[in-house]
Amino acid sequence: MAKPQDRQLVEQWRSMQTTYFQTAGALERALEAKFNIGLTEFEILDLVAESADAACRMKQLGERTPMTQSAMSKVVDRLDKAGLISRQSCEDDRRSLFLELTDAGRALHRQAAVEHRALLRENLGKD
Amino acid sequence: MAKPQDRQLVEQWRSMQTTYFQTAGALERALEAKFNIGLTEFEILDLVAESADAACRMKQLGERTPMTQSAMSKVVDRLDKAGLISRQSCEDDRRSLFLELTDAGRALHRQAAVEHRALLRENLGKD
DNA sequence: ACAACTTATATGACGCGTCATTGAATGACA
DNA sequence: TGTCATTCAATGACGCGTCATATAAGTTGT
Repeated sequence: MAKPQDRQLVEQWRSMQTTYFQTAGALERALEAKFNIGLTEFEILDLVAESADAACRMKQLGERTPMTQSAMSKVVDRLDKAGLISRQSCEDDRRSLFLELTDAGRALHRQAAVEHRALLRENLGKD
Repeated sequence: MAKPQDRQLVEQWRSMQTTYFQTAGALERALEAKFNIGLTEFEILDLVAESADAACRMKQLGERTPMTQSAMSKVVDRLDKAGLISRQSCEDDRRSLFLELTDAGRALHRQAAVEHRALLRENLGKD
């Protein structure tokens, strides 16, 4: 009853879990230690940094990450309080928020991104 | 300065995050709804079920999952309270714990495993 | 213009994982 | 055998994510 296909699936899943947790853990620790931000904070910074265009962002950012709306809201809140991001209300739809990096946010992102990519290479790179 | 290799790494990482969260979420919800256990609980059941041999397990189980020792301890505690697993102290090393499924645990695992594999196939399977 | 519905974000309660620490048992070695 | 270091597991404080809900703004139909 223990189908070999099932075993293979389970192995695949476990292997994914392992590399996911290892990588996420390494990123988390490094970013925390060197830049005093968590991984999710960095990921939002990274997404905002990528969006050079002008749009009511908060919502659409949600479409580009598996994060919950609630989680996003809280992360953005922390980033705001840390002075790394600013939330500006949208003119044409006052429910929406427009996000943009502050100068501090942009500076931190630039540095942190280097570390981030390096760790990704270490952990995911085909070495 | 935005190296294409870096972009590729980032894409790879995000894609992994997405499938990881989707799959874990689906598993979590299904197991919770149908069997009233969380994903990590199932994963421990699954590992114990695989270990038909006799050994002071708690420790060695830790080597087969990215979970923290602390996390394992708490999960096992929940499983114990739920009557799905039993912790027996080891004769030859009284610091260690020997884990084994109760009948209820074995029964639940058998059913839950079917659901688990099915969802893995849905989410990871090359469809 | 008014009600009913929908959409964008925020918030509070709660559960789980992490880190640091503790307690207990074992090992090493003089 | 007595001391010191090490190992296994449990625990408390804490932070983050999730779910359900709240708040506020926009939309639709009459």
